Amino acid sequence: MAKKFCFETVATDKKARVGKLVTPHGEVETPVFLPVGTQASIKSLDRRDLEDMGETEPQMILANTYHLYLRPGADTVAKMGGLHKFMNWDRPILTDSGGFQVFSLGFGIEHQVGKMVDLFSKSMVLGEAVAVDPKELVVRTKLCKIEEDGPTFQSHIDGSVHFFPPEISVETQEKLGADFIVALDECTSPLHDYDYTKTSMERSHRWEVRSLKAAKQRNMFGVIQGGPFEDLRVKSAKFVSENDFFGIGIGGALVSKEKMREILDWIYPHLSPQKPRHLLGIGTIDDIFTGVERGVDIFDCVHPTRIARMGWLLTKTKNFTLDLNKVAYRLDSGPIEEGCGCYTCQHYTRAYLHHLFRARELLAYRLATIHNVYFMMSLMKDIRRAIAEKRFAKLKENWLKLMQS
RNA sequence: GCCGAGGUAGCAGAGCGGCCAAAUGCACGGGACUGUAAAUCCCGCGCCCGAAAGGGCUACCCAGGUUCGAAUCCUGGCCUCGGCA
Repeated sequence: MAKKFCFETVATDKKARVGKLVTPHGEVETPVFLPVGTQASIKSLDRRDLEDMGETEPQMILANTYHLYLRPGADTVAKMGGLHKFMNWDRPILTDSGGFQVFSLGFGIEHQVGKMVDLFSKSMVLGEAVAVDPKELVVRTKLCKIEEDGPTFQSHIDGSVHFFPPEISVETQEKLGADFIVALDECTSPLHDYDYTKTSMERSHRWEVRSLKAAKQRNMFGVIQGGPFEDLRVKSAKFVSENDFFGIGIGGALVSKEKMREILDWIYPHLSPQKPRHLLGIGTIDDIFTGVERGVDIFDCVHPTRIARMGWLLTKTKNFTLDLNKVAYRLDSGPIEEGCGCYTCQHYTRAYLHHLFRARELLAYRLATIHNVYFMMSLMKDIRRAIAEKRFAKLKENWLKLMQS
């Protein structure tokens, strides 16, 4: 019997590589982008919407352990035959560990930041007191506290308290039955200083070792932390490469596009080439090029699906977006993007979507999400082909030119 | 014709002597969004100056009046809506 899980590199173009990821639910060609289906659903889309994309159909998706643990509960999903059956999706799934929620429901809430911060709009100095414009802050309560044994969450749904150590994260993920699971870590904030980031990284490593010990199968991704600090990132990269993880997750605070590039360069020499690399939670189109160029194989991000629901459609124009809420599209009879093969572009006009968004019709979210997912999938396809044909640099250059046009 | 209710920002609708350039919602304009507390959130929304703090001007149907002070009280007018003829 063939190995249940394996990864091999098929083609390379400098550091960029095309790979094949084998799972019990079929093969995945990398570099791949995983649409995010946090609560076992890519918001507003149904399997049919994805299948209609044909060759551009998503190959693998991401779901979230913490959210599904809270609702409907891992046992419920298990009784319903596991995540694949439950959500009627028979291609590979990766479940995130809940590590991002340690951050987003904790420090992230308190300081209103994400993995990246805009250093120009928020006045702050890394590692020093946070001085964000008070007007930008909405006082919200922290929903996670961290101790050595593990994080304790207060449910954002009903306020109930949950101790969520690595062992529970792994057990939950195994009950859900995803193809790939992720070790529990703490995603650090761009605002954390060296000392905190170091302490946190070391604790994450201990949590990850515990995750590994608790796991029954060899399909786990470890996660590199270390924030924007070179020595920490290198140490963490070695830790994940050397331990018995199937794949390498690159997580934590990436701070900015420039810093992310540096971080990827620092860790590259320490990444085991046999393991697939997942740049967690990234990203935007330009960030994907940055990642692929530095050897990243897997991406996931809420960006395309989230902005779709805000009326932002991905296009090959300035900043890659079209804000369909603007009056300018009221009488625009063209498709979202000329030449796009997605269902939305084949059947509807910009004017219609503009109307749906203004009227907050539910169909708006679905049609926009279909387009954005299709757009990302076809971008990844182009990237794979370009690497195989050793013209990745040229493809990247052309795309980035579009962004600035 | 008589009786009753009412006329407030683009709309709906609070306010009923000073804290009112006027609640709230919608609409409108702008901004944000990177391992989803997100079909969300933030800001603006009479005019002018200011980066802001703030300042100035004109305002709650129209015309008068009372008062230190009126969207708010009084008188007259115009107009709407309900009931009765």
